[in-house]
Amino acid sequence: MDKAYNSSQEGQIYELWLNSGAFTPKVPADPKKAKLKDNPYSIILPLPNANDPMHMGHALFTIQDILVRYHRMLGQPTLWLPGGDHAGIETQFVFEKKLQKEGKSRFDFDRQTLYQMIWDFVEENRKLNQFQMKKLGFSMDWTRYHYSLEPKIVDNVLATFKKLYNDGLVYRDEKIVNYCTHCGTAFSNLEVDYVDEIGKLYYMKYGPFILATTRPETKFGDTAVAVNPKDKRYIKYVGQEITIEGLNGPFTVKVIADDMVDMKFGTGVVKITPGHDPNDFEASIRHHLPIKKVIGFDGRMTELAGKYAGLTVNQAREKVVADMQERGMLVKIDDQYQHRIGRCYRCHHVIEPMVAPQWYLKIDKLAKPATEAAKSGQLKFFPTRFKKAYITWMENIRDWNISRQIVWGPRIPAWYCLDCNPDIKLNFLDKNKNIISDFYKNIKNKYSIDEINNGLQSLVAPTDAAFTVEKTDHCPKCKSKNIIQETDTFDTWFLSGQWPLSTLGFNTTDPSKSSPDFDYFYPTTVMDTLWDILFFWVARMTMFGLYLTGDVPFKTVHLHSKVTDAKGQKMSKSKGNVVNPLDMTEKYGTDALRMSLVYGIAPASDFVVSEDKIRAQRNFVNKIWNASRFVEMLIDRLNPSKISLDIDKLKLIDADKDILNKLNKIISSTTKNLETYHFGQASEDLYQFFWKEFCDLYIENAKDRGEEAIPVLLTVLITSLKLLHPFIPFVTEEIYQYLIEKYNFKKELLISSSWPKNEN
RNA sequence: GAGUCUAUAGCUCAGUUGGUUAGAGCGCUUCGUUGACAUCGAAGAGGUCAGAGGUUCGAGUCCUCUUAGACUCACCA
Repeated sequence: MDKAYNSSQEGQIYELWLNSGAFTPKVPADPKKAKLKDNPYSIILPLPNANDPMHMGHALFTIQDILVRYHRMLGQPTLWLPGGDHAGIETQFVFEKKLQKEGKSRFDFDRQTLYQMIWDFVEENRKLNQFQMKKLGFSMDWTRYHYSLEPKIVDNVLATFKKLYNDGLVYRDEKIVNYCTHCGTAFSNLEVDYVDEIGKLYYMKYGPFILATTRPETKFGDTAVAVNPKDKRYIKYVGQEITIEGLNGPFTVKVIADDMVDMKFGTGVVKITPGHDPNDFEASIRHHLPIKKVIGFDGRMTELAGKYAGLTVNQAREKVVADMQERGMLVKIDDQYQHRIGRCYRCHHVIEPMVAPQWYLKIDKLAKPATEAAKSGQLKFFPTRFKKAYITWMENIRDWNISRQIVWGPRIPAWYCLDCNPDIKLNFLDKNKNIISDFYKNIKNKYSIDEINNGLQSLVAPTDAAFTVEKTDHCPKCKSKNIIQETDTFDTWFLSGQWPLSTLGFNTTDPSKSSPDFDYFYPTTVMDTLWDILFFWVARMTMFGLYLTGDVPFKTVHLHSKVTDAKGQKMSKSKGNVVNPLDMTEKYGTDALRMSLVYGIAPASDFVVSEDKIRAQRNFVNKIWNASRFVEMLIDRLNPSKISLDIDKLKLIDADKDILNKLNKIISSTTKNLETYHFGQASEDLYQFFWKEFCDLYIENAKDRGEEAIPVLLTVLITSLKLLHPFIPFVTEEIYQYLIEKYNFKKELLISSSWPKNEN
């Protein structure tokens, strides 16, 4: 054996495992029946973005590898199913940044071309991600790898949409949504980051009132002004139409009374802009107010803003304020006003509340069973505190906007007849690559359907537009062949929410035709993921799982901790504080990195990755190597006639009994800790046992003994290797193979060996 | 506004159901080792376990309050 452990052999060991078939469980002929007897263990990997290079968060998949390796050693048929996500908006965002560097934008391309470009971009990076997961030693079944845009996966997702539609759970509506004018798409509530910012609160004259607003530029969209019904100051105005002096000339609004108004805030008067404020939108429904859109999807003021049309929101605000000041309409400005601004979680531009037609999923029927599953314990949480968060969220859930106005992702399978829906607005590049943006009725005689389809960027269909969810080449009603597919794509989570089903081969259209994998492994055993996608993903998977199969997609949700940098900040590419795990494996070996990610970590608490810690674990890995080397040297020196693992209990001295006793204890505690997800404790105990008890005490003592010590030495060593294998698979396997070879033991891989049992 | 979490050695953190002198890594001090160990070993300094009160034979561990910080959710102009 070499003087020190050399981690450069890891690749070969991985090949050894891979070629042995240990990663690929076999599914028996009668999976449903065999399942009860076999007790299969399965984990679906939280699919990383296919184009995303590895970061420490991915390295935490180590937790899953520990679980999987442990259960495999217990003899359970074990599946860890890997995958890659096309990651809708995330990927398109990254790609658009790349385009920007080249001086281009998404508007230079039709959607098919853009889609193909992004596809190629992702393909380049997808292999890298897989390579990196192999580097970290993850014992995933690569034969079952899935990519979220595989035709089979997508088809099933579309089938789910159809089923939801047929069950009456899909509808289109024009409500106020969180719209990012920079990304050009609407988002769900979860995708908006609210940031405390210091802004300005403008007090302006407004008919007989003075009112405070942060958004003077939206006054062109005002359709009412509201006061509190209990406010004696203003009660006399309620119900009146009042005339407001406007920058584009006078206009009238209605005075309404509504509890939403806080008498103590500002002057107790609020202007109501239903088109650009969620509260005002709600109020407009209560009071039947008209909606005026003064900001367009491009982030610029519309014609309704009169002379301000065409300005960006910020430009318009500046100009409006200046003009009002000039005309004495501004009373005062509070420039230290602290409020919360919604920002796009991707690009961090300000989110504009906008009224836009979107596709929605009625969520009540899906959420109810998903809530019940958590309450009844059918779905378990670890740590348990997340159960409460999950239930609270589920009980307050709202209908889900599943449409996104981006190209990167499966298009919603709905087809419109243009001749039946002449008010559909089309945005496309004509054959000369000029952008055309107009209603179909205005251009129907100028462009062929082929030209429109070929250059298509997006369409906006009124909410009452007729559509069909079956693909067709002619309209069933008017027989027109001018058919166009919805350009909205699905929210990424709509697809990944079905991931456990799709990857295991569940067939939505005909569940009886689902694959044997599904019958054998569903519901999966554990879903281990970062807690910050509990709502985004875990909740959605649970809803889809129960809706489609009647069963939860996983029995236990294990939420793990977040890796932070030295300042306690979450590592992210945008912050530039990412520590590359692959650099660490190069420097210290994969085992050292893996061990440092779980050693002494409390369940689901944040922790800091430091190089010191990784170095310390590298020393531990090396200690194991050298202890093994020393055991070998001791045995060589004694030159015994026969090497055996059989312990003769009659010949044991106190030191032997002591170490065997402690070995039994560590077997029990490690097993228990792994069963209860106490990886930190398990790894720490093993570290202490091996270093202190075995190396410092027992081996030191064995230096002066004869060959009768050999069986105990080897037994404790090999058992330790087994216990440590889930945590540090490479060094343990390498030593194990060396020992087998040298002492002619039965040939087997440690990965496939059996988990130690307490002998007492 | 509602909820959750954290507060333990100089630093980063363990301490699962309350039970003997509170632990690890790194750092620090002294000594010893260069034929297992990128060193390793032995010994050691260092903590009123945020503060106050309570339950208990016994609390870092359970309860209440206080203080400080982090996060999640929520429609405040």
